[in-house]
Amino acid sequence: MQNNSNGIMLFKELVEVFEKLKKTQSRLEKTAIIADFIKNVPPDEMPVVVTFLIGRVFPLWDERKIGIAGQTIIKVISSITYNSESKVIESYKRTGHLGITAEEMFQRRRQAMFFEADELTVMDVNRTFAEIARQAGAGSAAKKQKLLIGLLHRATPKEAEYIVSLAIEYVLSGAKEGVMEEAIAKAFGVDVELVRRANMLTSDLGETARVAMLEGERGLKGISIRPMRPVRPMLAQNVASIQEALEVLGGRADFETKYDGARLQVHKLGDQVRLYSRRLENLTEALPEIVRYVKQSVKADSVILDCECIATDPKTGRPVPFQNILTRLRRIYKVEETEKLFPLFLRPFDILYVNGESMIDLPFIERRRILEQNIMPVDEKCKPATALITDKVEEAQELFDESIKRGNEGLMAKDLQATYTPGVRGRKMVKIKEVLDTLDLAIVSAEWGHGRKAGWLTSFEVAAYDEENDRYLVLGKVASGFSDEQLQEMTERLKPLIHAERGRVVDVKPDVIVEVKFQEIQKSPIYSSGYALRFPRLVRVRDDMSPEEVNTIGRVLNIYDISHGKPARHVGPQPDGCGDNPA
DNA sequence: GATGCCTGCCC
DNA sequence: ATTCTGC
DNA sequence: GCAGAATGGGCAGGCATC
Repeated sequence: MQNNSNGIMLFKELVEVFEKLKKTQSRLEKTAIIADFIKNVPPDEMPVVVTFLIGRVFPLWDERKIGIAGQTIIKVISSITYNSESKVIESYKRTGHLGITAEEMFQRRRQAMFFEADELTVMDVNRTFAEIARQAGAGSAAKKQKLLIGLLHRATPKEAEYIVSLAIEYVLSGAKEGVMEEAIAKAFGVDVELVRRANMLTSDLGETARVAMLEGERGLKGISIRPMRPVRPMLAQNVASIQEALEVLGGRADFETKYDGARLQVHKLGDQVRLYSRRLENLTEALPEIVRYVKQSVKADSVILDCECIATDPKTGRPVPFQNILTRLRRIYKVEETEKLFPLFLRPFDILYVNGESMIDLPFIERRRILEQNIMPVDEKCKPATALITDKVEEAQELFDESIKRGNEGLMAKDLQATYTPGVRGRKMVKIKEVLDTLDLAIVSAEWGHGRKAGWLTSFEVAAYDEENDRYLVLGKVASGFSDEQLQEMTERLKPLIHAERGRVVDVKPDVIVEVKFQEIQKSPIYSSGYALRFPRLVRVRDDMSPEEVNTIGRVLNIYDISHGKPARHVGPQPDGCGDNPA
């Protein structure tokens, strides 16, 4: 885009499309609406229009961040509409959507002057977002707000709604990448699979649309995987058992340890190495030892590897808590010091590219062979993940048990014939995780929901009972696992129990008990118990239990101790089936 | 210089 | 991450 | 079966504020 051009697409045209999309739930209709619209977008503006239409500010690979989210938006709406922040929060609590709150409050503000000649274009909005992203250093927070306010001053209420929604990437038009891929195919008469493939490889639907428009299928076919350009990793679906994994994968599969680490995509080109996270963040600078290992163990001139980055306690040989790995990932200061505390290892498990050739269309079993040919193990520090190919439940089960015994999460299982499908969470690669523990806990506070769930209490703080001090100690929040119906019931049930309000949060009398399952108990820096549940979700509402029957904090500590290989500190009655499940 | 809020991103 | 919902 | 949406704990960094 030329720097002096405002473009010809008006922002209000985009707003109209969003409004049409919201009116229908049908994917086919959404596809048709978008296809119709993007046919007439000038090629120069296509990347921005398409990026905005899927509710993003910048393409996925783009390292820029807008640095504005809910809290800032509340301030901005307050300042521009002359409402107090608490008024804005009040509206937000009701609408569950800051875009809609902006629209409402713009409606009510004294009518500002709109000049026909000064209508906002899509490129105006894009330029301001880019300018906001550029701000850094002292005073930048205020400057970001000022830029956004400047833009909103030129907006109609409806435009304000979508400027805000876009800024916080909360558009809710039901059209994300899946719909957009189909729309691009429809608009420009190209094969949808080619569009998907181009999007997988570039993570840039805007650019994909431009190519589809200008060069058609030939252009799309010309897009290829290449080192130093990150590709979205293939994702795994959950299955409940080894048996199910084998069924899904055709009776015979590759099983590998599932590590509790971070996904890492390793690119090597000549003597250059670059590391990307699952969301395509560049982590190279944070992980210098991984760069060294890659240089030592990969002889090929150019490769792209799919890996897990893990950490093991040198004394016990067991995996360190994920929290410790997290301290490494995006670190830019004290990198060396932290490396000494938590040195990382690399477990490559797939190969996408080697010496000028794409591997992604080869079957997994071929790629695995090529992977092993290309990795010279550096003792425990860098070696391919162990793999077992079997059609026997018992063999895989044995590997699973061993994985758990060693403190890992379970197993991954892979379809031997599957190609590498970037960005897809399909049933070609599945994960089998450990059977979980559960606790019966009291709800002590709740929070109002957003979007589709506005007007319901949708997130619930849960607590265990501290007998010694006759109080409840919080273990975190639970929101997953509730059906819409359960949420509505829960809202009605909790309303009469509310005894205090703090913004979007209400405190309630501990009277409702829920059974919650989780993967792990971890130390918490914020919750009053000092512990928190990892991946909490509802199993059932315990209508059969009274508040005195919730699990005690002693029980929680016991589960923590046992799962961390320590003797339990607390004795006392331990009902069957809980807390005796070593993780 | 310490602290705390906010944002974005690991799982 | 997990889970639910509707196409 | 899949995409989309709504939600979890916890970390570092950036900035504002004290």
